[in-house]
Amino acid sequence: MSYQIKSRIWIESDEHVFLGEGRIQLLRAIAKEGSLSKAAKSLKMSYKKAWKLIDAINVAAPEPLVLTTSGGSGGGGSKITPYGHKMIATFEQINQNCWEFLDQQLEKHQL
Amino acid sequence: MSYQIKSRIWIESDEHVFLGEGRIQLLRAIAKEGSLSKAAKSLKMSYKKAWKLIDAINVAAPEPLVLTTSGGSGGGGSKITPYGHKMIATFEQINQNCWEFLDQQLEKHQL
DNA sequence: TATCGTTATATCTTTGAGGAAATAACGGTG
DNA sequence: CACCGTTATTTCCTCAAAGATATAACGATA
Repeated sequence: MSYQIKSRIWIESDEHVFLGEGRIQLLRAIAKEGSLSKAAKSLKMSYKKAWKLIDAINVAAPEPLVLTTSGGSGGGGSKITPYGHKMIATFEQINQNCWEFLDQQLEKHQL
Repeated sequence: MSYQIKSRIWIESDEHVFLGEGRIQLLRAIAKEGSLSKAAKSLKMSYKKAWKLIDAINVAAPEPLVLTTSGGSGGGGSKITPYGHKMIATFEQINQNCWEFLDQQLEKHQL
């Protein structure tokens, strides 16, 4: 018999959800693909859902994490800003630390 | 500009969700009310939902957290076992520790 | 100005989670 | 054995979230 402790963390700003695991995953896909539509496709997510997630981030963010351009030679695309990259890295770091902390807690309380 | 980190933790046993915040809240209400139906009412939750939560706990638990009796003088009722009380206390302790840990992380990473 | 692939947005449909309500089962008590 | 309040279970209904689809807007390029 053994238990596992799992967690989801997210960051809020001013009562609006700002970043969670799903959004981080999407941001990473955008960084990799260079476009929102391709990122959505790679995650098997509808474009609409992906766009709404990014829109929600933009509403809550004090400073843009994603820059989008439409039109132009390649049709446009999306890029992650330096601030965005920093937020991705920080979130993943804290998330990782949280998992390790909870594993320690599980041991300590010997369920 | 200030961020908040929030979290939800839960305990799984053998790939089944075992305990989360909602279930803990329900268990506490049962302890207080002595009946599943009253507990559900006090949480403004449907009896069906409450029953399903308890059922899911029973499926995942290695040992009962809730004892139910139907029929009898008062119609029956539900009681939390000592093991159940222990699990409630442990969960809340770990949850509290997790919040504090995340607050520290937020400060450390100065978002 | 026609083309292209992207972002942006509206509309319609589907689907699945949850509530409401009805019913059975239970078992102690008078 | 009738009554009571609870647990246990089924059926039906509703509604909001998610997907599918269609269309417009954008702007560099040739």
